[in-house]
Amino acid sequence: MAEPAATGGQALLFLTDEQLRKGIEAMFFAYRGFTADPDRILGDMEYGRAHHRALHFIHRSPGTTVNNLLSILGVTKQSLNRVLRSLIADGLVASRVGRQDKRERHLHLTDKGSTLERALSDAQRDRMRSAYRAAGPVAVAGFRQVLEAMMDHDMRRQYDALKDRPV
Amino acid sequence: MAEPAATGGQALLFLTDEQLRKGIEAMFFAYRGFTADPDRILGDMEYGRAHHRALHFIHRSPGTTVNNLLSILGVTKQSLNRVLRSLIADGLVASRVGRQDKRERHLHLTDKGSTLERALSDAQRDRMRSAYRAAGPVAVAGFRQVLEAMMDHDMRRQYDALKDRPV
DNA sequence: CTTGGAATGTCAACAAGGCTGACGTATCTT
DNA sequence: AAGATACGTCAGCCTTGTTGACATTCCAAG
Repeated sequence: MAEPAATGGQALLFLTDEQLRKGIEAMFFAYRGFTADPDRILGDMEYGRAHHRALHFIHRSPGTTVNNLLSILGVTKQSLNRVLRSLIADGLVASRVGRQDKRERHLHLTDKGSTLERALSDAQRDRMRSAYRAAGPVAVAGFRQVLEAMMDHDMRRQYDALKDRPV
Repeated sequence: MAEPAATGGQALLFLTDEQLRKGIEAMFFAYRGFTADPDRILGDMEYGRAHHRALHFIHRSPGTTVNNLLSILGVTKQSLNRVLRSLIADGLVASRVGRQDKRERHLHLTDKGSTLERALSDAQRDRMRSAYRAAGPVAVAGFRQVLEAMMDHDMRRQYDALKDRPV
C-alpha cells in the first residue's frame, strides 16, 4: 500500500504515501494563507470567519433562505442564527418575509453589507490571483480538479449548484 | 480590474474574478472534505482537530521541541500546551527533557500515539489518494503549485523545511 | 558568580463558534 | 383539524483560540 509503483510502474509514483503527505501538508499551510487576509480585516471588528462565510454566500445567492444557507454552510441553525442576528442588527443583512411562502426569510446584503463583503473578498481574491498568476492556467485547472475530487458528495452538489451561476 | 482579458486577451481568462471566486469556493468546500474523515474518528473520542495536528507534526518530526511545534502550528503556547498536556497525560506523547539544553522538551509519539496518528492519517490519505487518482498526475502537480503559491511567506518556509525530509 | 534572557510550563479569564435539546410561533399542506 | 415545515430563541456544553501574569530552569555573558 505504501508503494503503488509495484502495481503500475513509474506512472503511479504520484500516489505514494510520501506524495500524499506533501499534499496534506500543502492543504494545511495553504488554507491558513487562504483565510489570513480576511481574518486580519475581521480581527479589527466584532466579526469573525463565520460572518465572512455568511456574507459570501448571501452575496452569491441573494434572496437565499435560511435553510438553504444552512445546508451550504453545514452548521446548525443555532450557530448560523447567532451570526445572522448580529449581521441583521448591525444593518449588514436584510431579512425579508417570503412572498409565496411567508414562513421563509429571504436574505440580502444591504449597501453596508456589500461594502464589507467586497472588502473581504477583494483581500481573498488578491491572494488567489497572485497564486494563480504565479502557477499559470494549466496548474490552476489541475488545482480545481483535485479540490473538486476531494469534496464530499453533498458538498460537491452544493458547489456545483453555485459554480456556473453568473454573479 | 474585473476583466483582465482586456489587458492580455484570451491568455488571462483564468484570472477573471469569476474564476477566482470559483477557486475560493472550491477551497472552502474541499477543506471541509479534507478534515471530515479525521474529524469523524476524533468525534468519538475526547480529542479534536488540534490534537490531530499535534500528532501529525510530532510524527513528522520526532524529537521536535515545543517551540518548534508552536511555530509550525501557528498557535499560542498556552493553546498548544492544553492539547499536549492531555496527549501526554493519556500516554500518546512522550516529553523528554533535552540532553544539550535541558530547558527544551523533545516530543515523541508513544506506540499508542502512533496507532492513533496512523488511523487518522490513513483516513485522510485515503481521501487524498482517491482525489489524486481521479484527477491524475498533471492535475496533482498543478494543485501543489497553486497551494504553494498561496501560502504566507513564513508558512512556506515551514512547509519547505518539512517537504523533502524523509519520514 | 551573578545576572539577564530564553525556553518552558501553568493559572486565570475570556471569546468565537461549533454542538445538542427543548420549546414556541407562524405558516403551509394534506 | 392535524401534521409538517421554516424559523427563531433560550440554555448549556465543548473545543480551541486569545491575553496577561508569573514561576522555574537553564545557558551564556559580563
